[in-house]
Amino acid sequence: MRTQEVFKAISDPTRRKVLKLLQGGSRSAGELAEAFDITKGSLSHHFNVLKAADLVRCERRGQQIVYSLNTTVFEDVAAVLLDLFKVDKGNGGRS
Amino acid sequence: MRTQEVFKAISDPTRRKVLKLLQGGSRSAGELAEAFDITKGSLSHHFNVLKAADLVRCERRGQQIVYSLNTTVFEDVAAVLLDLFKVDKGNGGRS
DNA sequence: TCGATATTTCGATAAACATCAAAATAACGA
DNA sequence: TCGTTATTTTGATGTTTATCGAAATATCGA
Repeated sequence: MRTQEVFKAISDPTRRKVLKLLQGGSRSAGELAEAFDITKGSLSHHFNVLKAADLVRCERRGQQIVYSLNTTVFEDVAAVLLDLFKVDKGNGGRS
Repeated sequence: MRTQEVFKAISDPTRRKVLKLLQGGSRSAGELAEAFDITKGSLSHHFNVLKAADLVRCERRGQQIVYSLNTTVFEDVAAVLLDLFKVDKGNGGRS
């Protein structure tokens, strides 16, 4: 997994909102854009970030491009977090 | 929870490494610094980011400042992620 | 093929960020 | 109080990021 890309992607509120919207099912770029006050160009940039993190997939449907959630990354993110917060017992821990 | 701060903090490899080191127990700023090739000033900046995200706590012990993991944020992060990836069924989902 | 629609890419700009070196702060021990 | 050690803060610099408007690309329907 692209750990850095994934967390950076998730850290942005706009992109989290995109993910939330996609929870309700696939949406075209235009449909998604209605929910935001930024230009479609800016939003397209966010789509690219989400794609680079493999958090969303996209497919062309006629004139539109339809985005959908890629839920398979979830397990990977969860694993990283678990590893990041589990407290190690029994080795060189000092305090 | 400071969602944005937390994910931004976690997205940086240096800061993830700090968290990993703190899994083994509390460490002073100097001890932590040994594990990195950047200046202590830069590292101090990273500590500030981690503190702002409430991912670590620090306490002065004599001349040293000792950092430790704040594991309580873990639940909050997990909740956000769960919410972000759970697929909603039964409403206006189209595709 | 042409015009309309949907989306992305490009070029520019301003804000945020990581980094360094150096100065400032804090605590200790003689 | 002075010098030393530990750490943070400051000021400067280069890089990345979010954003816009405009141009480019792709598809459709007539």
